[in-house]
Amino acid sequence: MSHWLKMIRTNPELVAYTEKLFQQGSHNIHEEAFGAKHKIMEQDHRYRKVYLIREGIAKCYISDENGKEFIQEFLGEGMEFGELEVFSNKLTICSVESITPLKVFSVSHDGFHQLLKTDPHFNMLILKALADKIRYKAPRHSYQHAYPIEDNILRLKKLFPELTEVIPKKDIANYIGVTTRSLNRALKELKEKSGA
Amino acid sequence: MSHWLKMIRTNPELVAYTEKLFQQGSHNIHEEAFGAKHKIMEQDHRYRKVYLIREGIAKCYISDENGKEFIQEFLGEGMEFGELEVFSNKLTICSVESITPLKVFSVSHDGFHQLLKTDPHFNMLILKALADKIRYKAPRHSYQHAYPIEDNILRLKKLFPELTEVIPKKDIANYIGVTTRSLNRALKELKEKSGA
DNA sequence: TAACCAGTGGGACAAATGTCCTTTTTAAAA
DNA sequence: TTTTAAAAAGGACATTTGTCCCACTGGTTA
Repeated sequence: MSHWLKMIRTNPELVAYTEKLFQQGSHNIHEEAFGAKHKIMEQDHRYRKVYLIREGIAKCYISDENGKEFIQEFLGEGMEFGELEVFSNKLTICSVESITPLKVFSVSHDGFHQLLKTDPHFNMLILKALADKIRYKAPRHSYQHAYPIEDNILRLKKLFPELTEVIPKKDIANYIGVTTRSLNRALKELKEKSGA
Repeated sequence: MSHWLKMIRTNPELVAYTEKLFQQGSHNIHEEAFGAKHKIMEQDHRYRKVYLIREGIAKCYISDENGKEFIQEFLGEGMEFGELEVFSNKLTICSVESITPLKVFSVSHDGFHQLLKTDPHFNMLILKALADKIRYKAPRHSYQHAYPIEDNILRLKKLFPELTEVIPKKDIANYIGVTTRSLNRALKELKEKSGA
């Protein structure tokens, strides 16, 4: 009933297996690194690579015409991005930006197709990863709509107390889908309640 | 910039190919039918089948403790449901209920695995279908948050004018993520604006 | 026909959230 | 240390949305 709330998503199995392929010398897989706050992908652009996070945290978000950001996911170890465009050959829908410094694997679209076709285990891991992304998103938005901000924060803090030390307030607000002002208000009220 | 707004989702390629497999006598694939307003899957239960819609419309939704429904997708021809649990072997997160009478294909989990392993084209279609579900959901929720109800309705009506004749108001409201009252209010204001 | 129910539409008020702007705090740079 | 910029916190007010009602309609059933 609450596992989905895990805020920074991971996929240990996928990163472990990719690591193994890499160590075996698969020339489809390359290493890259980015500093903090680096914009790796930009919404509505075309890319020909799939990334997989080995270390660090990134945010995946959509921004509208007014510059408002809405965060889709916080990506941790083992999470991939840029993979959706392998199948549809369309433009990216999300921007991805590193929060902490990042170490990633990168695989070209062709290399990714190659792996999917020739490696059944890899194929299954990707299917599972996609399915998990869907499963994860479903309850999140419905919950955020159905409950007031306070409840949302409470749950987040319970599962991830170090939250505010790693992720800036603005990003948390954009994740919940409210303004910073509203987030602060809710936090203050929570403090007063627990203090009294 | 607006294709995603298509409210009732379809996947012609997938249904065509499945139809073909069925006609060729694949014993993994079976036919089933349901009347309108029939609850086919219920949240938090376990199922061992994947369904694919040949004809009709269904809604896929999550409901919370208070009975509030939040609609994830309206499923049309070619959309599958119950497929996420093939990979994770967990309980269903969504309930699925037919809106109109439904004709579907059903495939057991084992049969589905079979097809994924032995039929590369089927495998690719499923990968694509999963990727599309993710792509579709991302902008939808961010949009609904960022813009007032009115704007959301306007877009829906523009893309799908016959909307209110096929889908009950309550479902539309649950899809947008607001109460029926708010939906009505917005509709009224729109009417007044266009009238003046 | 009468009774009933689900779906629809809306009034009045309460609560939640956003907007705008200012102050405080923190952390980095000079 | 001082200076500066960015992040965080919050006051005051406007707007949006929700809650709780009640009224109206059409179709079904006793």
